[in-house]
Amino acid sequence: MQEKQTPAYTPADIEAAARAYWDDSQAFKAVEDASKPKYYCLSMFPYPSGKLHMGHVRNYTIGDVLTRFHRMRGYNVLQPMGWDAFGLPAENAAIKNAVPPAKWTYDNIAYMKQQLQALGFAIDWNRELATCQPSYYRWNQWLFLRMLEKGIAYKKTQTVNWDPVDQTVLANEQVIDGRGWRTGAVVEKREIPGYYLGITQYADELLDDLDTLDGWPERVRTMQANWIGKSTGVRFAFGHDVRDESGALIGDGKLWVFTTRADTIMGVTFCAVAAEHPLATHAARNNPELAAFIEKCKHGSVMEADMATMEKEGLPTGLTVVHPLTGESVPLWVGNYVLMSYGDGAVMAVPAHDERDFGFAKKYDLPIRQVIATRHHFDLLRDLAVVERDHATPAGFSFQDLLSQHGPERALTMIEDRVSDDAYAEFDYVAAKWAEYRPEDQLPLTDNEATVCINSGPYDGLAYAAAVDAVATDLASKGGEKKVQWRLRDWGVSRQRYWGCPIPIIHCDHCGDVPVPDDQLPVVLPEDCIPDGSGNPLLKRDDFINVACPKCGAAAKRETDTMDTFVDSSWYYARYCSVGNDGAMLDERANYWMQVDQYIGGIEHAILHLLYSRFWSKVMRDMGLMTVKEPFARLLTQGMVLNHAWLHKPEGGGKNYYWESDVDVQRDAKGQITGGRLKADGTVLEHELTTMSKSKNNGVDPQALIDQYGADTARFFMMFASPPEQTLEWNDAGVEGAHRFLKRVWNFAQDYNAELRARVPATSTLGSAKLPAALADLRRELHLVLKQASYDLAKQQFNTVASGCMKMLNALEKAPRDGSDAAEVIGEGLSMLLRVLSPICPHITHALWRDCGFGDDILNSDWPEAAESALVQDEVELMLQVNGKLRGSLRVAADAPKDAIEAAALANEAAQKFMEGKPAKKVVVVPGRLVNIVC
RNA sequence: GCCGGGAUGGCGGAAUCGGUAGACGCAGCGGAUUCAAAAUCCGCCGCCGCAAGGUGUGGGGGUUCGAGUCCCCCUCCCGGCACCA
Repeated sequence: MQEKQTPAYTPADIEAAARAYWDDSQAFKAVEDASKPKYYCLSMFPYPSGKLHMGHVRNYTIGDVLTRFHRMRGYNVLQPMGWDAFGLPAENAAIKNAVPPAKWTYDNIAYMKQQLQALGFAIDWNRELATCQPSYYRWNQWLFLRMLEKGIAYKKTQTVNWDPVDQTVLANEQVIDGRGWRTGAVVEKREIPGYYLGITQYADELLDDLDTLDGWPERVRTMQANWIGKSTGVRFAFGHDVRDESGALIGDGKLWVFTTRADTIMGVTFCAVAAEHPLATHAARNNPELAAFIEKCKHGSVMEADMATMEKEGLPTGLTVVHPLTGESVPLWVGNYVLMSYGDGAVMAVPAHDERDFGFAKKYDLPIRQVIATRHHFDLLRDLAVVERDHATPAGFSFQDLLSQHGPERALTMIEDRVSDDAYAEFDYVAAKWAEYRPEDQLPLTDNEATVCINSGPYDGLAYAAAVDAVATDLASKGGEKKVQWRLRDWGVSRQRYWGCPIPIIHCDHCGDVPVPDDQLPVVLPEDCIPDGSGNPLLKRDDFINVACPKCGAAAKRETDTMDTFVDSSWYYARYCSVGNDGAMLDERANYWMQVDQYIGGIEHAILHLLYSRFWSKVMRDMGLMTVKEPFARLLTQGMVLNHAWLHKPEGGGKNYYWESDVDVQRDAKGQITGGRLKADGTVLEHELTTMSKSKNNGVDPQALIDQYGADTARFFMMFASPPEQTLEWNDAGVEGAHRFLKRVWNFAQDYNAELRARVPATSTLGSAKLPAALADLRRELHLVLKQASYDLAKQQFNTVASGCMKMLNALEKAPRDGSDAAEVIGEGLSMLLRVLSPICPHITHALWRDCGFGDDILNSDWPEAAESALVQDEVELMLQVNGKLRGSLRVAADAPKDAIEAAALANEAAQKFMEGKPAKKVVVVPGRLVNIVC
């Protein structure tokens, strides 16, 4: 035998060679081909923050595994990649380092691209795009103008966070505890004009089409449906006669409100308006306290989470309004929790049945009136009322009625109870706590379907839907009407920022807001600005701002606001298909590739990005740019990769994050983190477990892993660590194990190549000849694992595919090696292992596939199929339970009838021992699984 | 606060339909090899118990012959909340 040195596993060389081969052969170039089924696999493109982190590795490995798997199954695959390149971090970096956002962004892209390439993803780089390229964003502008023409885009005022010191608009992220991140100044709300996209015009379709997205996780569809929030309610007005200085009725004497709980209208004990409401402004004229309160409401956060958690405060206006059904006088308050931008900026308050109103009423000692009860509660109250009435009637006729209706026992009890006041006390709810606003052990009063009105005059006894209808009917004569209300709001896209896509509008003193003509697109963003934190640097760029009006030619000014970066990411998936077309946003190629067959990205995008993309798709369809109505057929929401983050909020405002390497971490006896201090000066830091991100200084760069172990190890480890949808706390313990496994695969394959390969018969005999038992068992195990792995891959559970590969190798290493049968079974097993492993670890499997003579290119091999003939077995083992506890096992023929199994079970020694002589009451036989004797 | 999700050994996780809890790894322990170490290989490994056995899937209750899995209540953690992306 020839002396032969087994080649060592050297990932750096092996991986570079594999990538060179793919590059040379243009292996991942995607070409439209109508003869094959297509598979468009897309991972959410990254923001070029500087370096990849483990969340990226997870995301893109998942996409790559699916892409390669489908390619092996005969699909024409497309996996593109690009850059979500506009955004705030580039401006923050500019403020810190005085580097233009453009340069910073392009440098980051170059570095991260090289990292992605080192990971060996099967990406068609010919289709690469970056949203900050004029060739891309010109189509943002173009479609925006089309939307403007159709009335989908429009202008109105928006509320923003205003930093009074820097004189600039702040992103929510830049507001920390109500103060500006750089100045520490208390942030104000400010109303400024901005452009909106009418996503609410598509609300019905966005909601209805969720039902067609059966390839989406249920939780994402639920979140979107809740976000869209369709509810039917009633809009109506309270009357008033408040007049302004000129004597005119404010708002025509009507205070409009909207409610989804019109059934509680008789429970209204006050109304509340937003600080900006005209009635509030009017009331504050001669009321300094109220004026001060209104001023205070204008400060603070615009964020919903803050609005919901802040202390609910209010002041009476001294005004009253008139209840439209009872004519009662209702006090009018100003509340900091009422938003001018929702509905009409006013609410009716029913403290008994709305938790927020309840809290407000308790705080300010306002009356609470219960008007909803469970049906049971209502019936008892009605009975008591009948008894009371009849008791007071000398004729007393209807005790008989009670008898016939309720039987003697109940009728008597009702009479007796009536005598004692306790009978009513049972139904009085406790007004101390919201949670006690319902009788014990009964349905919550917030369950619409199970409750009825009480104390509500004509509506008593009506259930939710009937009561709402009746109230709406009664309000109709006063202008009230049933109305569908959406939680979804139109999408404000104007950003007072530099590093984004310019909004293509020119402001002319004579012609107003003039759209930039199509032939002047794109409006190119100058790339040499350096933001300094004091507002949009475009405002200082005369060369950008000053322009002739396209209509009248007079001197005019360009809009300096840029678009929300969610615009950029709302259609990139379609542009990949039509990349390079400078004459149109999309072309026919988009209709070939769309929909995206599999979209992969973080769960944090479950609502906004995905909803905006769905909306934009529908607009593109309506504009005739694309035929599909939903962009993403299947969605895999990757769980977040979490890591520890350490932060400190200095006195002057802001938030500083520190790398964990700079922190003394304190832990308790169990190793749980209890706190940490900055090594440098002992500053006490806050700890959070959160997603990896550059801004939090907690990203783990995969580069060290790649350098030390190779890309295949990094990929394998990431897939093996947990199922894709699960949140994953980062921990690199176990990387060694992944690398060890790949080394074993390498050595085993080289060993096979050297010793066994020559003995494999030219023509396969497997499947015909009967194998010796040991080999048949081995082959059965291999095929069983393969079957499981294919099943797991189909359900996108990659961690068990990885462990399946390990099981195959374990089995192969223990296999007998004598004779041609063994060589053949091992060869078949190895070829299955390499192919199953190849989507996860493409480099090592590429090399071994060729080395072992299985073929030229594993990319072009077929996905292996488990042979049913290898799986059959004559006998099966059943577990044997007595009273549900495992007491032994039973070997029976695979096709044994139930009664034979039952008899064998009862005769079993272990079973008899634990039955302790008692007769079997019941025997449960689950074929192929178990026997349970109940005695 | 609201919406969505999660919790299984020391750690990551497995368990397809309600049917042997802990597959596959990591860490640890014992052994082989080695002058020694690394690497590699073999074995053990939830907890209590000498054992028989008992017990165990965040906590409490329920349904079932049988519950990690289904139902109700609670705790903690994570994601989103419209200008981070």
